[in-house]
Amino acid sequence: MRIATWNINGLKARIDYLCEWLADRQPDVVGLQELKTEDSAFPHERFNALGYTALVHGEKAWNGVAVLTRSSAEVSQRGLPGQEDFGARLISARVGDLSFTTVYCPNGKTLEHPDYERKLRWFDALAAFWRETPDPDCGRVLCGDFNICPTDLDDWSGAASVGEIFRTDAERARFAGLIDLGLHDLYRVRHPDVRAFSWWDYRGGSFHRGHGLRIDTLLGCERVRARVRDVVIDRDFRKKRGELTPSDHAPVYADLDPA
DNA sequence: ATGTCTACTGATAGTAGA
Repeated sequence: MRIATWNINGLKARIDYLCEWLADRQPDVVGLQELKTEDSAFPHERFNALGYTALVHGEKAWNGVAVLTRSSAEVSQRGLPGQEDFGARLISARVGDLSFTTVYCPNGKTLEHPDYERKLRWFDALAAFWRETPDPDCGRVLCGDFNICPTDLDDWSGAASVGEIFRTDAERARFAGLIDLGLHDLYRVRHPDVRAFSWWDYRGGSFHRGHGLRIDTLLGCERVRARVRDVVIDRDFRKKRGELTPSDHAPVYADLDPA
């Protein structure tokens, strides 16, 4: 079973690129972030044609998340409780033998911006939601764009940027708090020492310079961790494909053994 | 470093957000 997460930076602009990736990588379950699309404009038929059903929590212009699945699935949550005013950033679904949640965590903008404090509160609400959701008695996945660099190893500039947005102690404590809830960073399970990135700024040739951050993550509970066969940051799909422009994020996927 | 991309607007270039 192949599960994946990808911030696509605009569904309308990325639909052709996304469909090429689906056809090529054949994931079973995908969490998508930054749809920037109203639900009424969601191109369900494009996904249906490839064998996927989409569960959607979108909004106009900003944010928006979805779960694509090739098996039957049912939404269990749309929106992070108490944080609805901060945008459509969470959707949970029961998909086969998994409880699958994908999130588009707030960016925070700058340390001085009001959104930075709101970001920290949003993570507190996420931890509370995770803690308080009844045990689904199956594997649990929490994946998405966390907009936090968990450690210096996840930042091209290493320790030089500690204290900047995405690398503050307060943000890293929020990410560590999710790990403390029994979640494992699946990429680090397989690749504990690799300096690899999932996001590169469009500006300044960051991708070709290797100036990236690892901010997109698949987290899994112990049951999921035990099934991990491989985890890949799909860097080839951060590249331009003919006339198709990539997202600024690469997809991340994991292959799980059967339960 | 601030070079790009997306989506919005009583749009058709400029702005905001990332």
